[in-house]
Amino acid sequence: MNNDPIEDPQSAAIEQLERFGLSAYAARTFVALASLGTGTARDISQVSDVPRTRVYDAVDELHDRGLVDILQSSPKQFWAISAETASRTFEHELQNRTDILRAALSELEPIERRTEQRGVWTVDGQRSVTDRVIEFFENAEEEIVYMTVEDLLTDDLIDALSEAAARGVSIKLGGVSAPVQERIQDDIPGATMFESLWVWSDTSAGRLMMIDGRKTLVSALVNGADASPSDPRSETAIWGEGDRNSLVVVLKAIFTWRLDPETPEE
Amino acid sequence: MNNDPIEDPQSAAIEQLERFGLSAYAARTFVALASLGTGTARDISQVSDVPRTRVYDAVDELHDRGLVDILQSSPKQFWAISAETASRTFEHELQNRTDILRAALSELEPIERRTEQRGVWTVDGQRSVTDRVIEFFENAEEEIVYMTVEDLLTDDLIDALSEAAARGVSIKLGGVSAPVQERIQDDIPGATMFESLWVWSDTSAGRLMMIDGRKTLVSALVNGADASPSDPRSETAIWGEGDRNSLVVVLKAIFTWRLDPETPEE
DNA sequence: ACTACTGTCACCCTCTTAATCACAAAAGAG
DNA sequence: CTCTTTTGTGATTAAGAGGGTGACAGTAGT
Repeated sequence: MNNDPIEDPQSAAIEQLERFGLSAYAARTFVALASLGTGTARDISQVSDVPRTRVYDAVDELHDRGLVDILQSSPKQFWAISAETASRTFEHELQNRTDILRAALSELEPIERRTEQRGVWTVDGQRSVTDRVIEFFENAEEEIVYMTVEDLLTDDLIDALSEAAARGVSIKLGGVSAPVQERIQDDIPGATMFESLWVWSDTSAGRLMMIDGRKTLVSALVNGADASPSDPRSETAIWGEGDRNSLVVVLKAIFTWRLDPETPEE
Repeated sequence: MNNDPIEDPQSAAIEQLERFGLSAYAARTFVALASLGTGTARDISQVSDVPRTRVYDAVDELHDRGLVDILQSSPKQFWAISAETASRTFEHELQNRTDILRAALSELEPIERRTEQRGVWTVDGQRSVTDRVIEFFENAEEEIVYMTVEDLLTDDLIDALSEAAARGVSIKLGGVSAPVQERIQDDIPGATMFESLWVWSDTSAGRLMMIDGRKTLVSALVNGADASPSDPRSETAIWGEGDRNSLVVVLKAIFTWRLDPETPEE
């Protein structure tokens, strides 16, 4: 019932800290200290349920990470850095690490990614599908045909389309309503709009995409009767590449038939 | 000998992926796939040394995260998203999570952080000390006195000083050479420069800081004979707060004596 | 001097995950 | 069509990390 916004600051913070690599004790200790500002091992143990004797280890771990300062007295006292400073610390560290990852990965990327002919690839999850679509947009050279329900036309997709358009790629966009069309026309001046190929919004269809007439993607919202009604993750897509690819052949036929009525295929 | 730049793209990427929460198998599998572009379980097993039978689990994990697509055929084939898309995926996810953390932590931050009177807090590590100094700069209300060796006067510190100056805080900066002083004057118009209190650059001293006459920090570069000569992490600082705090009293005396010679303290 | 508390250490137990194996289904060769 | 090889799934074992508990010497405070 209660999703991510702020269910319980305690647990939310603890969960994130753990996923950032802190031990459970360290995470709970830091959260306790963040509420207390300053405290002894006993204080921390009481509000965090961390065994008192283990608060010392946890605090060491936090001190090594620069999240907690230690007052050498008896009893020792501990001091947590501010929420803002802590967040920034993680932000920087993680930014660093993604940069390292990016550099390392691009080093070993293959020269030419082979373009498959046969078969159909699968992608699950709305976020992943969107990522894939954006990746394909970025590699487009001549033409992008994209048909989508409006809910899935997020800003990052519009950005990617806009960039492609700036590169000289021709954009053909379908499935969007009149008011949204106007907004799009501002962002992507060269885009051509076309009507839905069929009754689009009633079905649980997601998107249709064709790039340069040789790479296609279809997705469906698999909100089966079992899935939670508003779960944004339940999207499944398939895609294929290559002139002979079966999925490409089928979609190409559909789009061509609809977009160029005077050029019937044989 | 060979630090972070790019020792070995393989291991660097694997390490980062693991720290981002992937299992060792998943990390190695993804790196292998990133080099191959496309491959079967056998291919992956050969270049990654992941047992073939466990490539399937690893690939499932990666598929759930949206990093790998699966071609349902026999043998199954696997496809890795591009280095750029992968990096962006992580970037977004981590940005999201730091935002959640920031929100959660500031929710439970105490109303007023008690200002300690007695005792001295310790901080280790150059990064942590810098973070602490910045945090203190941000809370400054009237005056910042800061003396540092130039190596430690990084851009983020200058930014923080500049913001404080814009708030109307008076800045007194010491220990920097003439050429650097000029540059600083541009960024922080209102700053006052003063000479080093003593032969500063010869010692292994790090920084001296005083905020509003009631919070002070001292650091030293503990490059003992044992530590590696250029290790940037070997800095240790202590700080204290409150009018009665011993560290504050001592530093206040020193700074006042030097900065206001005509007002001798008693 | 006595009591309570603090900080350190050692230990056990559980859970995760790497690693190996067994086996049925599928593909390919002859 | 049969035999052999490969593929994918599952169960099982082993090792390590980390959570949880308790013993104990040193210290503070009465």
